[in-house]
Amino acid sequence: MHDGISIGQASAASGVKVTTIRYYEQVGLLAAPERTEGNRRTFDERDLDRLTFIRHSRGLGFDLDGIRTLLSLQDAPKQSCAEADSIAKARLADVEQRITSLVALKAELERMVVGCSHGRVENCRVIEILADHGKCRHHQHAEQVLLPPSP
Amino acid sequence: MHDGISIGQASAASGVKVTTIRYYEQVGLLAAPERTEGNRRTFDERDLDRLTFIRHSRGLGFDLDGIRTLLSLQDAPKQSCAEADSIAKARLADVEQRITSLVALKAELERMVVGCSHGRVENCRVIEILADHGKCRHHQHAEQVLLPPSP
DNA sequence: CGTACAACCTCCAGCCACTAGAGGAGCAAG
DNA sequence: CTTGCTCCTCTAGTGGCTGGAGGTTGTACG
Repeated sequence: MHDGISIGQASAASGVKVTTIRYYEQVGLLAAPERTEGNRRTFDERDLDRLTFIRHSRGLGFDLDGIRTLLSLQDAPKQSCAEADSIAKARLADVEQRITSLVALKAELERMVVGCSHGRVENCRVIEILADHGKCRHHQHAEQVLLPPSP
Repeated sequence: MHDGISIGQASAASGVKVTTIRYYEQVGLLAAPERTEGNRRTFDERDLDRLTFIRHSRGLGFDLDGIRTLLSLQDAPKQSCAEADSIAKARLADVEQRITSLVALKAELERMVVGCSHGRVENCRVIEILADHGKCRHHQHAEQVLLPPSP
């Protein structure tokens, strides 16, 4: 029993910041933990596992909605894992798409930086390419490489 | 003179959405354009050039602050382009960092997805790996691959 | 026992770069 | 004159936190 640890200890153990833990509770990603007499949260092993799960998932770029689903799946071990599979696959496709975009971006940025002769702005390759999209090799990046909100 | 085009036309020509153009004006990225009698904005060629510059820069992932600086440099052609150069270089470094992270993520996600035998959650590789960070090959991704806000 | 100080609590505002919606005015074509 | 489009302003919401104000609780030391 009473293996209750404080939010600070939970934070140190899981690597999730104190404020972020409270935020996760607020948005229902984490069940509201028990409290001490003095109104402090006390976490147990299960909470720590959840926090680690969340942190790892966030590290892999899943959004909180996806993680919510993943967590609920974890709690239902007899269910088919098709949904978990498809969430992960969607994430993988997203990551691949993003890599492709970023590699094109990298090429373009390198062209800009390498071409810059470090003189005055009027001859600057960086400004010049930005100003004139026609001088840009990778037209696709302007189309919809405005990559979605990250990671 | 009066080559004034409407915000809708400016949007179509530059590829920047109408609401976004108004937003750029609001945050001072674009000077407030003239208005017609009926209070409609009228844009000219210079505005269009700026919009294109901004769109291209955003496409390359520069943030609005960086773009503000880049734009002000463009207006001062006699100045040294060192600052433009360093903004672009910083962006390049960022993109390279991001690619590295994403490639590690991709590997991890592939391992999860490929390992999944499409059965029940209790044997699901996806859930299993998320739950136990020790089973993860690429430990670094949990460290700080929570990539910054993105392009 | 008092007191300093850390760690905790709640609530609210702010970040970025937009995006969406309400509610209304202007304008051209039929 | 009416329909329907574009435009206007203003406000609030998005995601995933982060930071601060202002207050309470717990602990270590003298």
